[in-house]
Amino acid sequence: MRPAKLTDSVQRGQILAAAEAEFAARGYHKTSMAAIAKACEISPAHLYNFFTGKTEIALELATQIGAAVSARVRRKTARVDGPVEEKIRAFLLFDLQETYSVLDKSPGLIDFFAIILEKHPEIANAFLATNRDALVEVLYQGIADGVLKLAEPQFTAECIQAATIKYRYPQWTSALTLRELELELTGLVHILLRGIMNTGDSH
Amino acid sequence: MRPAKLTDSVQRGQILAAAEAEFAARGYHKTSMAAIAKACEISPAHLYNFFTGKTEIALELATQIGAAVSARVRRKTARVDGPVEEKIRAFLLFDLQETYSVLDKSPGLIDFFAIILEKHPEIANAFLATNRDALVEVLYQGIADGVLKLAEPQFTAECIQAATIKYRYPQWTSALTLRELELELTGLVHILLRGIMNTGDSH
DNA sequence: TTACTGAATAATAAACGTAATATTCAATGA
DNA sequence: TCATTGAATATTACGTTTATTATTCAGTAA
Repeated sequence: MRPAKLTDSVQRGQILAAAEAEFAARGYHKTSMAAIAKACEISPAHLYNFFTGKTEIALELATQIGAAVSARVRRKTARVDGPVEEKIRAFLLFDLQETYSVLDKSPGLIDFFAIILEKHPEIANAFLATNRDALVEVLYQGIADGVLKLAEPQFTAECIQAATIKYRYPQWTSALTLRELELELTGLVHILLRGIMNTGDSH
Repeated sequence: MRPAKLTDSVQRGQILAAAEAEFAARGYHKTSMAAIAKACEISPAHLYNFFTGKTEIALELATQIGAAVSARVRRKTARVDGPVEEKIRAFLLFDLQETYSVLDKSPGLIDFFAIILEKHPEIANAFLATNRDALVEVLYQGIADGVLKLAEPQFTAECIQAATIKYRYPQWTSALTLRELELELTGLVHILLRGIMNTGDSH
């Protein structure tokens, strides 16, 4: 059993940081508990005082990375000033960029996420839910401003996520450059925005 | 070398039909050339007088199934009378239904397509292109009617395909029932239609 | 000549043993 | 007492051998 100690939180963070570096460099399967332990200067056995196993480390790391992406997208979107439609557009573009950059900078992370998401799709669902909440927030803002008219903002957000899911999965995005993806997504967002705006007029 | 004979065409069809039954029942890898040959009452060696190998059979079959789906969707859409927006809506719903039914009725075909599409994505691209052509046709009809205003119908069709790609891949659709998928797609199509229509007003 | 096959060969997948790794736990030292 | 570990055990990945399957081709019968 893991003893609940004050130092736990910092140690868990340390372990997760070490694990992230290893996973990013080598992928999931080629990263050993021994390697993670060594990076933390502890024995492999001691890792089990903080996590129930490799799976828990991976799950918590994936959740953490997902949360960080969501937070960055939300923060960058908040900084956008302009009409609500610009915020939505920015939100979806930022989302693509963040997803792309996370996977692009570390080859191992593609492998890592592929394995995690196959065995634990609930992680992806949790990420999508968090992400959707941020989108719903912006949608409500648009409704308050009178720019959007939506009967069910929650459902609308689900639809928008469904429409843009392509840009979250490397299996499709990897064939295209970020620029090409942005171009296509911009076109799609243009349609989606017209579709949810109160007036049918665009630019 | 394959001898070019009159009988070839019928035999190739026979082989493809037998192969489809085998693949549908057992998936790609567990279907042997011997089994296909047996179903055709010929020797395995004779298969090579009609196809260069197992891969060619699979590719041609996948192409054929894709073309059949496209054709059915196109035909059913043509039968829809009503405003163009109804045709588009119908087109996208039919597409979902056809894709779903093809994969739903034979467990082996999911495996089959997964393998084919991973090694030969050009098959998927060809299918999408054919399918897009049908969509573009409807879009032009809408433009002629004055219902749609689109600068680049081709690009618009690409965007719509990107938005609805989720409904073509079992990895996501398999978790949901056809009814749930239809509901979500209907919501999405509603947005997309408003997005491309000349007037921002919906029903 | 040609559609067709059996037997030979090449490629691929399955089975299996082995090595590496994940996980547990009794023991230790601070 | 409790954070920590070394050594024991259980899993899992890896490489190698074996069996199955794909493919070729010389040959046969119609």
